[in-house]
Amino acid sequence: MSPTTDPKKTAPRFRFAPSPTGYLHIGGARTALFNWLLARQLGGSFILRIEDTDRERSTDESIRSILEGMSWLKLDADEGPFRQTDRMELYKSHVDKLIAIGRAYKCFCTPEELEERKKILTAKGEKPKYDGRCRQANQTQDKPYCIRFLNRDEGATVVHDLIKGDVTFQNSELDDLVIGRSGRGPTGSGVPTYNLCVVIDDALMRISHVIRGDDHLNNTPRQIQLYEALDYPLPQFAHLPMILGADKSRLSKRHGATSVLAYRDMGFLPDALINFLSRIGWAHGDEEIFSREELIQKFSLDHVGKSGGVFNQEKLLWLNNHYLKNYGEETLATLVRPFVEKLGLVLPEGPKFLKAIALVKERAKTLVDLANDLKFFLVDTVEIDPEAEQKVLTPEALDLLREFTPQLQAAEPFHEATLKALAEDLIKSKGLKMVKLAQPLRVALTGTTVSPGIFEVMTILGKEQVLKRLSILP
RNA sequence: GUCCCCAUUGUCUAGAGGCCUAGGACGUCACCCUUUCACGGUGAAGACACGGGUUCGAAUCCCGUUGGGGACGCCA
Repeated sequence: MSPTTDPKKTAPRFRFAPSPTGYLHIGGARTALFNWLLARQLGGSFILRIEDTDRERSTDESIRSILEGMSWLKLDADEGPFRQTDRMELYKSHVDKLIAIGRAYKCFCTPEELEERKKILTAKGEKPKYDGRCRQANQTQDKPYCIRFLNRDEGATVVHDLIKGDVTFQNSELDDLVIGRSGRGPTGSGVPTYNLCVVIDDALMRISHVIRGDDHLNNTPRQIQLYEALDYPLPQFAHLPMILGADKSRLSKRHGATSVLAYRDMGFLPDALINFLSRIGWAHGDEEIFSREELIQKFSLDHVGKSGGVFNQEKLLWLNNHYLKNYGEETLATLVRPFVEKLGLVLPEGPKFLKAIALVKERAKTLVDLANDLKFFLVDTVEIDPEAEQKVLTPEALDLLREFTPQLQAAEPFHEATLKALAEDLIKSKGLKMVKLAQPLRVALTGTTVSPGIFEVMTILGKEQVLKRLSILP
């Protein structure tokens, strides 16, 4: 089954519904991506909804950071961001309705009582679910209470999942969800919970496809019961396999950075991250490189696998280098500039620096690398790495450099081919290998043993800088 | 523990019963290129978790076992 077979035949509607209790997570970003891709592919809509009913933990800072992450990845929403806290009246009226039709009731159990009963059930080796005792309780007690949804516990609920297939749950396994948080008002505190809000919002926002992480699969049968109680049509469900850490457990902080913005700050390109994320759980034959346009064209839920996938940063680095190499110098100059500034340096405009970027981009895996590799082009005096100095700038090497310097002084034009020819003549006359001259030059001019081709470097540095850097050697 | 999901090299994956002597990519290793490091090129090692079925034929379908993961919140 694919979304194109949507029986409603209207434009499909997708959504991403993060909770603002932290930054945009890598896993969330992939969920958002898959939804966005399908919306773009099918001419549908992509809706962003902030699920902030947990007022204790939701923060505006998180919302800002999620939006920033989305916009950095260029996952633009057609509608929203909506906030659930702006829609409280809506949820309240639904709770009222559920109570009125006998599908919701007040539960007076205290957290302590609940905890106690759970312990007993666990000890007996049973599933620690709510026993439904307040279904029969006097509904007019003067005690704080929460609202629970009355689950039908006979029969079974089948989730027709676009990825997992049909998944059957015995209704007796499901317990009565809390849909309204506790308090003393007419509907407890009047603050609804996630399981109620998702259903109402997805229904009212006419979401046709609910695509989310498979950690939600267990919630789905209960949500289906809510849809049915409310007499709302069911969306299609698709539960994506999780992104895993190296130990195969769900990706979390202890596995390393999980914030999308952290990857931005580490110098990854949004295109590379998008490409990488798309390939966890999805494939299109043997292809590895996908532009956004190709993803929109080729992505399909039919080729999303069922098993979790490990986040492999090595591969991300490889992809990032691939994109870096293929980006134009002007683009890279703009992208790398903030990273250069973080080093306390300035990347000026001009063809000279574009050439420098062209030289170093091949070997950089991130924009941080790129900025570092550019460093020696941007400083007036290089700091020579002591280890490199000791190893390469031997007395013999210094002699050789001293001998070469006047030739450089006279070199005309000061260009790669000329410089290389001069170097070749010199080493040939000495019966040496090029490395004997190239490495001392490299260390003297760049401060390290690693750089692009040294004659290209010299060309960009220019005669004046080259001679200056050579002149301050011992 | 209970329920649910999952199972191809270290990792991401291709695989829709014969096209599989299991393909690609990352990583690893070797060699080539070479002024260093990368890039690039060539090559190598490396997987169908196990056991039963079904079938002329199974990585592919079914059952079981084992292993892993997720859920079991007045979080989402």
